[in-house]
Amino acid sequence: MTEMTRQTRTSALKDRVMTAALERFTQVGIERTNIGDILKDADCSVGSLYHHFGSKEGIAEALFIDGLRRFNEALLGNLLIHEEAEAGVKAIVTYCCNWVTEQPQLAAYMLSREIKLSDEAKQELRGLDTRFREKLTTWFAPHIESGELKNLHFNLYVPLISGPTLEYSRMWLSGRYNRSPDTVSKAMAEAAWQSVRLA
Amino acid sequence: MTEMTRQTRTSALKDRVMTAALERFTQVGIERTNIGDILKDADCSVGSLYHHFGSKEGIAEALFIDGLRRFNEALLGNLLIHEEAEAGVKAIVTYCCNWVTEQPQLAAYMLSREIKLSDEAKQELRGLDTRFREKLTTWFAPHIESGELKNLHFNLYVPLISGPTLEYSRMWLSGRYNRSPDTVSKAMAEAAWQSVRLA
DNA sequence: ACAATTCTAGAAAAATGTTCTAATTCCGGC
DNA sequence: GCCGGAATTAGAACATTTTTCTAGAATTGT
Repeated sequence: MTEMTRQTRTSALKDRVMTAALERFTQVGIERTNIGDILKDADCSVGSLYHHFGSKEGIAEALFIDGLRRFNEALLGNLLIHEEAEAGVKAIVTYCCNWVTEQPQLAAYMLSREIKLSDEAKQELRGLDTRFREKLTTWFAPHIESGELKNLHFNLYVPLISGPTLEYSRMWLSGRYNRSPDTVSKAMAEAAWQSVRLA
Repeated sequence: MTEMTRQTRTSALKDRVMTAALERFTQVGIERTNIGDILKDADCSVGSLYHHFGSKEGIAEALFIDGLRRFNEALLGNLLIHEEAEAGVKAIVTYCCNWVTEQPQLAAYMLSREIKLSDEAKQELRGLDTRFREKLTTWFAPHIESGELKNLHFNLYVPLISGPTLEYSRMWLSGRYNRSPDTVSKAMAEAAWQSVRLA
């Protein structure tokens, strides 16, 4: 018989809850999914759920923070291997396109700004974001100094590079566009590069 | 004494409800605002509210559709006066920046994809969108043919032009960026132009 | 082996959204 | 003017849903 430590069982339970919640959240939105359905899907008791997540929004937060951490890490992984400005910028766009296409459910959840975060969650996000931006800055700075990239206020680079892709992705995820983001990643990458390079 | 037709009073009531709802929705999100608070703020009875809006989501829908209609109209107004490709593209970006800056509350609401639409609302939106796209197409087509703009799949133009601005706006609205969109509209407009022009 | 802690369980309570019935106001046709 | 019907208002009653709470079981460290 399969032995399981409590740790393992608990962790599996939390996973089941998060998976079930993501499914429902993306299907009908956070507001319209009710705890009862999540409990049923995840085979979990009310007590356990509230013990681990505190509230329905607690699940939403956990999903979001988890997703963002993974996204940031993978994005950096794809960016930092490149030396050249053009290759790096294009790698960001390409990664975004693939990420959305490969896990549309998670992407739909992350890109819907439906999540109202608690103050603690905000703080945790703030931390994630700060470290993420530091790493980005380290990569960008030399290319700006060398004159390959326009010298803009730093807050502009991320929207300029990822904005079009994310906007396109929202449309695709909502069913309004047919071609998946990865099929247009080439054009997106080229456009992003044109928008930030020093002509 | 101030005479008021019923029509006027009713319309004023609906306005009060929508204003109160927008305030609360942007403050704490749709899920966390409760009908009771809206009723109190708008000095409205349960019966009236449900008579006019059907449900809490009905208010959310009305706000969204209303906002989108206005946005589309004003955007077209700003675009269609331009003949030149460059001027038109930049006008779109500039308008977006101003719109967000001038009505941050409405913008925050519209840009949060928190709204789950009913099927009827979806259909109405679909209609709005179709007409909007037709007008856009009419403006864009000649510039694509003439070779001023890249020849891309049509669904790419809107994300490319407005994506960075909207992404930047979300950040500003959530308090993460300090400079308002209208202060960066010049750079945004230039970048958008670079991303869609035929080099 | 014995606390102390973490976790599970589900009934009960609290909060919230929606329906329903009744009463009121207004409008158009007679 | 007056009547019948439609639109609107009102809030109590109802239904649904989230959250709290108490009790007990499993696990861990000492």
